[in-house]
Order: sequence, then structure tokens, then C-alpha cells
Amino acid sequence: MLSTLEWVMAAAPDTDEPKRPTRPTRSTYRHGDLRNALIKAGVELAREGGPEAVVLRAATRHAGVVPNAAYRHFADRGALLHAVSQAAMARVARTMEAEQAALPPATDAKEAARARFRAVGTGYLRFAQEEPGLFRAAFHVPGDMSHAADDDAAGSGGTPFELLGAALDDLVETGALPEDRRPGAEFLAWSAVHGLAVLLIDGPLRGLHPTQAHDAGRHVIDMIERGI
Amino acid sequence: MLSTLEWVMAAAPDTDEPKRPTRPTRSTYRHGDLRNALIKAGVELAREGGPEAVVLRAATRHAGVVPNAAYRHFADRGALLHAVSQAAMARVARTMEAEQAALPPATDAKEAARARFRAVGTGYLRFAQEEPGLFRAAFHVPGDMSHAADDDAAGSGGTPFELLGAALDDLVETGALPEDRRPGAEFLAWSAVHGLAVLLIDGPLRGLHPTQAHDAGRHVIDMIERGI
DNA sequence: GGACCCTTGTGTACGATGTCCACATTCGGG
DNA sequence: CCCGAATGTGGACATCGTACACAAGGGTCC
Repeated sequence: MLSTLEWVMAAAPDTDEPKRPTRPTRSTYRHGDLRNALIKAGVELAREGGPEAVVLRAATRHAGVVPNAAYRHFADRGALLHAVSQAAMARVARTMEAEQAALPPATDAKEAARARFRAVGTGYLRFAQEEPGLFRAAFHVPGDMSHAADDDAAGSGGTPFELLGAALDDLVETGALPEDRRPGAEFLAWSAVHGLAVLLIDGPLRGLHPTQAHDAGRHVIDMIERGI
Repeated sequence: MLSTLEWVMAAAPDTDEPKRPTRPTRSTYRHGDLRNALIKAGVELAREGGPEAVVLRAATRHAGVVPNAAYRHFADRGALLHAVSQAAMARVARTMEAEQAALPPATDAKEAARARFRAVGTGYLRFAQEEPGLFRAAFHVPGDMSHAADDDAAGSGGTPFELLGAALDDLVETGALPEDRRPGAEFLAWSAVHGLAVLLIDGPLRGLHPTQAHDAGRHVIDMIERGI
């Protein structure tokens, strides 16, 4: 009906109408990189509002596209949310790596391994507090499990799980952790740290002062080192 | 328009129409106990499908009532979900108490306190596995926090938190736990157990065989006892 | 015992959302 | 250059939460 040019003009009227939800500004009929744009929008939605806030129509609105366009790239809302999850998970991993990278150089190898191990937990907890919405989205699991457990989200270096495993291996190699305690240790550590994260985000420890939260993290990691 | 009797008859037509969503059977205009009926329906919905499955209209349908009737008893869907949460939390507490009650009589007081402490965690984990939907609903927190942290859900004896605290106090009294380790210990224990529960319900440990899950629970509780 | 009013349930309606279907536009290869 | 596959649009539908006005019933005070 409308030529491309006319269509673009119609989509950007100069009359100051009261309704201008988002910028439907796009010069080409094809978007070019809609899939990533939708994920990006989804991540932004998840950042402020958690997984339930990643609404298909809102994401397409942000991308300046009609709702159905999303279905060319995602089977359904769940698939989009899953992609957002993976992106969030990657950010968790990156935060953990950053925490390790910021560590002061250590003299003792055993002490260094220990510090790297603690940084894994600290980074995890820091991300949970700084980006609670993304954190919840990262570990969100759909009710029908249609997108569950089929793939992992890799950061620059690896998944959070792999980072934790590597840190534990380091502990064993430097003798900071007896070998017979190694099997299954990631689940012990993960349980404790993740549990605290949930407590801090929306459990009874919600709204704790950041300093106190950091202390709580220290205590939990102390417990892990002692009890692992 | 219709007398009460006529209305009741109209609500239960003998023509076998294809659409009969649920039984709108009710003999009185007033329901009598709608609030509790809605909570009950909500709990049932949450049991199979978690918090997001507790849908206002579905609950009213179960209760044989028009959707808006719910608003005479709950401010909004969030309020209903909150009530369901409290009910679910109470069930958690009852499961924990049942686990403690099923404990074999112990000879040593210190050993008894330890067993009671472990039962707290075991009951918690058992509930999470047997009723994952309700468990998720119990710890669900609304995005806008409008119903957050204002009241506690009491079971027959107390909230899960109180039960945990009591168990820890017992440990101190019997000398199984040094007094200086007591402050904040509930958060350490809660973190670890809750984290494992989440792992088991919808984390990477999802779908673990119940036996293995029980073992994992044992290991986490071991870690807590060692590291607390 | 009857008039009043507060509580509780009904009817109707609106906007938002996820998703289905048919159609339009564009791009990349033969 | 033309045609099919990929991508975006338009329109429609069921479902959901919720607001507003109205009806029915129960309790209370005269």
C-alpha cells in the first residue's frame, strides 16, 4: 500500500500527537539485527523488574518493531526470556572474573588460591546486589521447563559454574583443600552463596545496608571454607 | 431480574452445552466463606504451577464466583498471592515440625539437639522437593514489594525462621555450638539450605533422583554443622 | 416487623498481553 | 532478472487484571 519511504514518513509524523510510546524510527523495512536488539531490550527490561518484566510487546516496542516480528527470531516469549537469561548469566560470570582480576597480587600460592575462591563468591554476591533484576532473570526457570538445561551461558571465560569449579581445583592443587573433599564441593559452595543472594535480594535480609550485606557474604564464605 | 431460585437454576442448566468450565454450583447468593475458598483454590493452583499459576480468575472460577468478587476480599491479585504465600509458608513450618516429631528418641541431649537441628533442614528440603510449586510460592516476592515483610506466617508452632532459631538455641544450650558462633547463625544455615533447595527445584540439580537429593541435603547440612 | 445501610456478589467494559494467520516487503542466488 | 526464503506488518482472538455501576442479602435500630 505504502512505498517504503511513505511508510517511514507515516511512522514518524511531525504532528505532535499525544501518543508517542517509543521511537518507531527506522529507515529500512528490515531491521538488520532484530534478534540482538530484542535481547538487549529484554535485558534492559529485566534489569528493572526481573524476569516477569521482560514483556514481548515491550521489547518489540523498544526495537521499533511490531510485536509479531519477534516470532521470526524467538518461538515464544519463553524463548526470548531464555536468551535474556543466558545474557544475564554471562554478566554474572564477567562480574566474577572482574572480582578475581581486581585481587591484589598474593605471595603465597595457597593464599592466592583461597583469595581467588573467595572472589568467586564475592563477585556472585556483588552482582546479585547490584543487579537484582538481572540476577533473578539469570536464574529464572520457566514453569513448563521447555527451555531448561539444554545449554550453558558462556561468559568471556566460562560459566559461573566453571569458574567455581576452577577455583576449587586450585584449592586442591595448592593443598588448601583435601582431595577427598573436592567431589561435589561446587554444590555446597553454590548452595550457600546462592541462598544468601536470594536472602539479600528478596528474603528477610532484603534492604540490608551494602556494608552489612558484604559482611554477611564474608561470613557465609567463611562458613563454606570451614565446612566444605 | 431473576429471583434467587431462578438464578440458581439458570446457573446449572440441564442442556449439555459444550462449555462447562467449572461447577458454578452454589445454593445461596452469598458464598459464605469466599476468602478462604479463594486462598484454598490459590494454594491448589500454586501447588501445580508455582506462584505465576495463581491466577485471580481461575481462583474465582474454582470458587464458583465471578472474577470481581475476589476484590471484596483482596485488594488485587498480589494480595491473594500474598495470602497463598503465607499459607504455603505455614506448610513449610508444619513439614519441619513433622520431621522433628518423627525423630527417634535420643539418649544424649547434645545428640538430640543436633538431630533436631538437622531435622529443620531436612524438613525444609523435603517440602521443597515434594511441593516445589508451593515452595516457590512461599518464597515468592512481588516485584513492587507492596506486600513485603509486613507480617509472618505462623504454622502450628511458629515460622520456619523461629523453628530454625530454636534449634540453634538448643545447640548452644547443650554445648554443641559455641556461644560466640550463635549470632547470625540462622542466616548461614538458612542460606545454605535454601540455596540447595533452589538448586534442586529449578537449578542444575533439578530432576535429581530423590535418594541423591537426600544425600546432597545431608552433605549440605554436614557443611553447615562444620562451618557454622 | 419494617426501613435503612453496609457487605458481598454480578455485569459490563477497557486496556494489555501472548499468539495465530494471512499478507507485504526485501534480499540473495539461480 | 526473477523467484523463493527470510523478515516485518496488520488484524484478530482468548485471557488476564481491574475499574465502575448496580443488585441482592443480612444485620440493626426504631
